[in-house]
Amino acid sequence: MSTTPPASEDASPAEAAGEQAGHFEDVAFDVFQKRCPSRSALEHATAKWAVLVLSALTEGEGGARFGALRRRVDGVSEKMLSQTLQTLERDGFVDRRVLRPIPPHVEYSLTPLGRETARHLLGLVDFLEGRMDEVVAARDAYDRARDGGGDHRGDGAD
Amino acid sequence: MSTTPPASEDASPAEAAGEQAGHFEDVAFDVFQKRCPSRSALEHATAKWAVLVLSALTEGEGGARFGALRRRVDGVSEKMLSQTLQTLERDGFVDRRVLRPIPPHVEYSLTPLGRETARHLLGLVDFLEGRMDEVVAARDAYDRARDGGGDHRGDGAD
DNA sequence: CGGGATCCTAGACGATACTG
DNA sequence: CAGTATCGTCTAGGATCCCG
Repeated sequence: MSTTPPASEDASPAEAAGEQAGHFEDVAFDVFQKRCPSRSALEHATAKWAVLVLSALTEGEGGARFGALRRRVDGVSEKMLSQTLQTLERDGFVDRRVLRPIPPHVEYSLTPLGRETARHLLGLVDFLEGRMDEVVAARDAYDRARDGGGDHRGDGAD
Repeated sequence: MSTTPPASEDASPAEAAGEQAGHFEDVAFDVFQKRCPSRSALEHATAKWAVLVLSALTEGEGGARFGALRRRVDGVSEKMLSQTLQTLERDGFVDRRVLRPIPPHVEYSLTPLGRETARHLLGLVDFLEGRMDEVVAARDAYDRARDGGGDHRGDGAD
């Protein structure tokens, strides 16, 4: 069972998935495929840890080791980091090269594609950071509107 | 119990979450908060359905109804659409206006912030779509490398 | 028609132990 | 050190019912 990392949305759209989603047989998997394969790449790149890993790899472009990445990304588990790296590598965003098999020495770096993707991502992050005041204001307004207009409880507003 | 839609990562980091994640007391929730609040906005905007909703709202900027959005986004459930719309509205990405209370007539549209965010997102999507050949090639190479080099089983690759 | 409340499953995620 | 396997937990997400 060395074949159980991530990736499950676009590999084999035949009989692999679709049962639990498509209760019928004719509308089965087209719903999840969304009709474009770029969706999966987008989701992989915008995944929770993927953004952080992409950022971390952007900072140190000399090739980072697993442990260094773990330390840099902070709260990521080995499983999630490994999974994220595999997904990103499979999509051609990161390049994994084994420097020495024993003891293990592996370095991860961004491919040109990954670097450009990271640029787009970082651009979005930067944009959002610059507009966070609007977001915070909107959130506050939304919270106040429903806390004072409808029924309110003593909870911490979540 | 009218307060149970989405949003739960950045509101009350006190006792809401952190026990199952932070096994220690000093490294508790800083791991999940990532130290920047823009993370939540980023995750909301890049969420699975959020991208599709943002795209759908970009296409028809005249204000779309719930049912129309459901039809346009395709495989989304009412719950997910409602949840996504609420999250996007709370962050100030979409504007929700009630045209008529009974029978219900609600129209959703993008705010300027939402429109710019959608632009960034669509830019990334467009970029990825243009590079999908690289992605597909990388995926194929990755798949072949592990299918022929390591141990392979008779599963559907999933 | 819009969408909230509820129930349930599948998958995401984290911690740990183990291997080479 | 790099990574996998396994297990347990939590939440995202979907189906359904029902109310305004």
